[in-house]
Amino acid sequence: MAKTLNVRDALLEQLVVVFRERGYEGATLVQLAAATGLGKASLYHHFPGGKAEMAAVLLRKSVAELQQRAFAHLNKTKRSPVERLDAFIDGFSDYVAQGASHCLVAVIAQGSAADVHGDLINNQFADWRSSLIRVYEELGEKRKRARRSADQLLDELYGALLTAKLLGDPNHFMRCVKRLKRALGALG
Amino acid sequence: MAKTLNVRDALLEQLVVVFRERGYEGATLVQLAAATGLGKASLYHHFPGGKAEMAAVLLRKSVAELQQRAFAHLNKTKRSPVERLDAFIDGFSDYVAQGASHCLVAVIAQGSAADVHGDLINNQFADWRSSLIRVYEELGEKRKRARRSADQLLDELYGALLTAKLLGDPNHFMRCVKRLKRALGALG
DNA sequence: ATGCTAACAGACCGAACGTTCGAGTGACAC
DNA sequence: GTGTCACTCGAACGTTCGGTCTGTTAGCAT
Repeated sequence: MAKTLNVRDALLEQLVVVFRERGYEGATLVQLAAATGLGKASLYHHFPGGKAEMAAVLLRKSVAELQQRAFAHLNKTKRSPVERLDAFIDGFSDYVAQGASHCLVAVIAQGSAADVHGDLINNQFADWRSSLIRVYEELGEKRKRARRSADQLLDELYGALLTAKLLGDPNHFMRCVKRLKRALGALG
Repeated sequence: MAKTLNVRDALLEQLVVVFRERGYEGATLVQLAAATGLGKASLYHHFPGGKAEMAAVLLRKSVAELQQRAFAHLNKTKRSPVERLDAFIDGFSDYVAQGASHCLVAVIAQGSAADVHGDLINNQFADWRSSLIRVYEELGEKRKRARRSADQLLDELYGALLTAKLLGDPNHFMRCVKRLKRALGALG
């Protein structure tokens, strides 16, 4: 049973690469099967719901991973607000492989699968935004100002991911991360 | 002849909506034809190259529009750097319909059509980034600092476009615009 | 009227899509 | 051995894709 779970997880790790690179519509069953080394039919044994189920499972897994690797740091009250923001930025940076890969949640949100998963994504990001706002409030910022800071941080991180592609510069995202951490240093 | 151009332009305006909403892979010929009110075959009368030609023409058109409506303001040396940045932000905001629609250039850059048009997009954005950097230098910032400011502005604008979708909040983009213009006011 | 041409539509095409099927294979139970 | 169970694959399914073919319409010159 434990082995079965590992197999499924291994498959998911291979599948997510294709979805991140090609998007939901762009990822074909042939490509997904090739990425796993299985035949198309075998993929259906593990994911009877087909492409939609793979995307749904991967979305939930990615949300959990993003929570665990990045946003969870915001709630660790034992550390200072600045330390928490710093850990969050590092965690997010790790999650997207230093800008080398995309955020699957954003990929799904931009494709037609958003019709089904939009609410989940919206609610999750509203939560995450709240966590960010709270940390900035703990830094002494008024509610309004904290909201602006949180939005700006989120916008810059996701924007850098996209702008890197527009500029064709793989290092662009990490430059943004350094810029953000630098600004953070000035605060604490 | 003039009328022919207008017809083609009218078609393009209807086609771009579909591409912006569904992405390159997500936009099907049936949807594109429906958006124009024509049959598929009639679309091929106007665009013999099919979907690829439509996207290519629209990409060039969007680049020109973005240049004209937003980035051109950066080079109007008769106005102050701050005024130019302000006009740029307003122009960009208009281009994306106050956040109601996407940037077609970014949409193309994220789909499989990027294989063909990647260089064009990369070069164009490198140019635009240079223009932004120059303005920040004219504001008295050192080269390095100016680069950071330019990158940050670009990242925030495109990030807000994406984050708005993640949050499901149509107003998110304009909040970013107001934030940026507010910060600009503090400079000049 | 007749002929010409740009513009259009609907049926149609092969290819690729996501999906299903049936027939295995090997491992473990009885 | 016999059964069964998780798992795999090649082949095919029906559908939809981007794209084409055949012909009709509308406007205009002659």
